[in-house]
Amino acid sequence: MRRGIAPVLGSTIRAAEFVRSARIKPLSVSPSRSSFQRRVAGRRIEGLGRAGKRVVIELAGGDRIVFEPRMTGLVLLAAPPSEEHLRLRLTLAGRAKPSELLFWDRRGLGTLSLLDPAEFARRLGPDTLGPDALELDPALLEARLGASKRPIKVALLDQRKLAGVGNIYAAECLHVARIHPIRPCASLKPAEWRRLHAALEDVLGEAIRYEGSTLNDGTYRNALNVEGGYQSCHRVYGREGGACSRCRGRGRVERIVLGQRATFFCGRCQR
DNA sequence: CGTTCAACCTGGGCGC
DNA sequence: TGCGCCCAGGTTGAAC
Repeated sequence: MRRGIAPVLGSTIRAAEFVRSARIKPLSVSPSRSSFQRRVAGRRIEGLGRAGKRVVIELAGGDRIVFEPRMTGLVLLAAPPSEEHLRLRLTLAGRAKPSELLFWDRRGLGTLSLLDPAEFARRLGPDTLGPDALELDPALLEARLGASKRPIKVALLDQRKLAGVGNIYAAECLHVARIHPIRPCASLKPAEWRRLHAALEDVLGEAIRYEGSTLNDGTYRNALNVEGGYQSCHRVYGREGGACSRCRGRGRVERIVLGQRATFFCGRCQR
């Protein structure tokens, strides 16, 4: 998402418009819609970043816009999948640049905030967000998760321990690392932490190159409203009952619920 | 401290 | 066709 909106770097925000449609609940904005509009108008976009699963727009003066897409939110430079679920339009100034940046969200669980540097450090600091999943080494991964008795799958999704891993990629990484999702973190051996670290890098890196996973509901799109491609690479996620690709049919993909989330794995090659 | 669970929303897919 | 149910890339806060 962050890379997709790279073209807006250097543009100036003319105005923020909260788009509302009947029947659809309005976007949740912090601290308030009016102060958001007042504080972003006329500001230049000086940086684009990411904090775990959030997209961050750094403005001149130090304020940061934080998009939290949750399940169905999209940050777009192109026309959205539907007009009805469009939530925010940032009108941009600057030649040969996109003229607007949109936030679209079908379910409406996503949030938008504008944070000054102190608020940003407090709200998205180390107390709420662990080290990024792409900036680890095996020792740090074990140090963050290793003492816990929780199932490794549940711990991988805990953003305070490790930032950036969601439900699909937790399942995929554990399959690649051949680790059963229910295993207590504390039971993992050094070789398994190394495999899990490698799997995080490989799976997340590949998923980024494929621009994400567009599931059957078709929701996820990149900034140009184009579907991702990584869903065709999924080894276990959403493949309940299918043959495990590593076992060549000797193992079947199983689905259980762990920490209230669907969890897919091969019971034969994940131990 | 850790686990569990409801809640926040909308819509797609399925069985009947 | 309509209805009820289950499901969904997530996070928070209350209750145990």
